[in-house]
Amino acid sequence: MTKPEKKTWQGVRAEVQRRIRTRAWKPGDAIPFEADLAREFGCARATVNRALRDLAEAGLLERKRRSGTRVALHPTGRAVLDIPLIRKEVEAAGQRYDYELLARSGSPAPPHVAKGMERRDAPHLVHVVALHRADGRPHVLEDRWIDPETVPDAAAADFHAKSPNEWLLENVPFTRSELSIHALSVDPQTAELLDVAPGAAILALDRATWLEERPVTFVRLMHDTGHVIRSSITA
Amino acid sequence: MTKPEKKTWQGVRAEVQRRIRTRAWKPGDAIPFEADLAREFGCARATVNRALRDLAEAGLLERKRRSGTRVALHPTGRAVLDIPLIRKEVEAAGQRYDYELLARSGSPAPPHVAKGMERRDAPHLVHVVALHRADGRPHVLEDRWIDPETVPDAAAADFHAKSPNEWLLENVPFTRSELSIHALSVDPQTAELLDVAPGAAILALDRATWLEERPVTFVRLMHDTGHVIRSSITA
DNA sequence: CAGTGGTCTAGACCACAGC
DNA sequence: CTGTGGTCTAGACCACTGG
Repeated sequence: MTKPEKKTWQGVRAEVQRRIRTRAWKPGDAIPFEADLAREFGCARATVNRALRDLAEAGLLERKRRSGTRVALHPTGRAVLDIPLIRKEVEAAGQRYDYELLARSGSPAPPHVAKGMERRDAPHLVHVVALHRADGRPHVLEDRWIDPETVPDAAAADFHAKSPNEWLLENVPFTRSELSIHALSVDPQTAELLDVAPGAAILALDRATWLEERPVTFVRLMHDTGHVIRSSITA
Repeated sequence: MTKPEKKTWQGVRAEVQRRIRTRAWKPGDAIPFEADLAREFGCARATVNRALRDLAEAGLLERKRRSGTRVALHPTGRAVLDIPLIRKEVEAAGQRYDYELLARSGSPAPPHVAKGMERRDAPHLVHVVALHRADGRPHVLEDRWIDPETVPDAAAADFHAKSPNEWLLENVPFTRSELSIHALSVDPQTAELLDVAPGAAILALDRATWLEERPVTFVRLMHDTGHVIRSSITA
């Protein structure tokens, strides 16, 4: 190989990336061992390790003990989505944020909620519906269900002042969370709340969270038509 | 603090996470310096560094030179989406994969393509339309545009044997890629190809990629109704 | 059971942001 | 200028896995 590098782990990563990009190392190929690369680059093995680990996390390399490191056959792209507070998201876009509590009650979990929380029964949950606005226009309809057994404080929380979105994030820790993204045709009732045409296609984000094995909350965020989730892909 | 840990970086991370979760260290608080934690845990500073760096990447901590490390105010969740080959995705679901090239031509980029590729003109591109099936049923409609100036081989590529999705991934490296996810009401023509009701809500993924500053390709993947993108959130 | 990546250590120097 | 995180080194041991 023709091009050594600076002895920083970013330098090593850049050089390895270059060799993959220029096909000096082809998909499926085994690349030299850490120790050999360290010698070639004139740096410590730990430095090479750091660089290769980073590329493996990005999906460009596949590493196995004993058998060594290979260039990934299909560089499976990985997109990282930031899931900010809705308020922050709106403010970051330079728009005026506005929030309104629409309903609050208690009721048994409907099927899609029970399923999202991985429960086969239909537990009694706190149900909160809230609307987030951007520059006065409906932006996100938050349909949230909270398990009062895991979050007893939810009954007393003042969701007029702070959205459940924000209140939960600040007051209830969680250990696991599942996200699913899908497209929905809005039903007439939701359409009116969001001020969109009935039957329009909207983006819905379902998110369920747990604290250890105890369910915390399930929320469906229904976005205004035309909403787009953006991300750059690390590769 | 009451609970030291194993001297592995995962052990340190677990303990720090526990202190955050139990609110021993509250959001916004500064936590002890690396050197102090290393002494407390009886391990090397590098080990503490590894653990704290990991938590910072996950968004739980905010680190600054000189001023130290703080617990993040709003643990902004981060979802990692894997973007696999469509073929792999179908096969992973245990379904039979099937692929058909529907059309291939050359034409000027329509507005949404030019915009996605960050161009103000309407360059002449290779246009390929292909259908991916799962168990015989339409799964994804691939509407792809390739810049022949960046990818001269595209003209000669055999898209009957391999989908452009797969061919590009194996033959053309890229350095940057942007993803956007949105919901669409399918137009009648697309509805017929996907075998869904006209006007149904579907999930569309737009992806543009570049090699250095040169545009490579833009693709819109239109999914079958009911398709869901899933991910677990690291926090 | 041997080889390769995964990790820990103790020490050192550097870069950058507050003071 | 000083202190804190960021990184590098050289060496060591461990864990997993493929032959």
